[in-house]
Amino acid sequence: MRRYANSTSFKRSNCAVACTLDLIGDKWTLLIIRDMFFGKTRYKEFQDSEEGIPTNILTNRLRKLESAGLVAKSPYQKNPVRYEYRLTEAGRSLGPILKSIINWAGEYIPGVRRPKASQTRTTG
Amino acid sequence: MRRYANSTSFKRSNCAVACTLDLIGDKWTLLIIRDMFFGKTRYKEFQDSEEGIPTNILTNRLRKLESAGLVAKSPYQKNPVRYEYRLTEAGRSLGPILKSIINWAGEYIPGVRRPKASQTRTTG
DNA sequence: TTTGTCACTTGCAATTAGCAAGTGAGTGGA
DNA sequence: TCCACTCACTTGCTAATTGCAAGTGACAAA
Repeated sequence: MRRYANSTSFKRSNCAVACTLDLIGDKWTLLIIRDMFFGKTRYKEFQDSEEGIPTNILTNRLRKLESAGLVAKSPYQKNPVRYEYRLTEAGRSLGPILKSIINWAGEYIPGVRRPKASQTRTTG
Repeated sequence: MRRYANSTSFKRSNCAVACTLDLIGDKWTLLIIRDMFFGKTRYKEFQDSEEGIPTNILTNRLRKLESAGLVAKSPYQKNPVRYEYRLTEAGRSLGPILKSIINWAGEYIPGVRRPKASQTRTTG
């Protein structure tokens, strides 16, 4: 088992919370991860999610996630080469975070739609 | 028990994950909440945390958290009036999210310092 | 009177986000 | 062959947010 989630990004401190936020603490990243948990793998699928992520941000976040080791891409066709994006083990292990968020929202945000319990989907 | 975490903020969707991110999904908010979990209550204490939050952002986030019902402020002195900030029940119930983040980081980010298990501190 | 603390505000530059439009490789159809 | 269309991006440009430094006002202590 490789332990990572590394690199390029500057660390504000060594605190577990701060480090995690440096990786996934923004408006969009966790939504992409949510989509992956629920079976989406392709650029277009992420783009089509109802929140409407801008394409430049989607591209940027997929690369950050890849270089952090949370997501891996592999070609699903050639001519032209197209990639699908899937959670790595480190990425999948974010499941409990997602789950606790969904639970919290279900309790404290009125009228929220909770996705049907996190399913750990990895190989289509 | 009041259920809230409402208001002013625009909602991108009704998804539990998206709604929660609209509330606490940025670089700083969860660090303030972390600090509160570990006993900090005053502006200066948050400001002194090692990540070095800018003061305008701290003020802004405290207000957002207050208006979302996650934090309540009360005066701890007069002349001049100074307030302390504490988690409400809704705020305290973010504990499991914080905990799952700390656990994940402990597993997947090397060299991370995990704060000693989340203690639910409310009244000094 | 001066110095210092606390909890902010304000100003402004730098970074990031967000929208629209464009691009290039390919497919399918007339 | 030409045209339209898809997918996965890029690019350009504006708007919004961040982050740093400095300033402010109420007060206490020296």
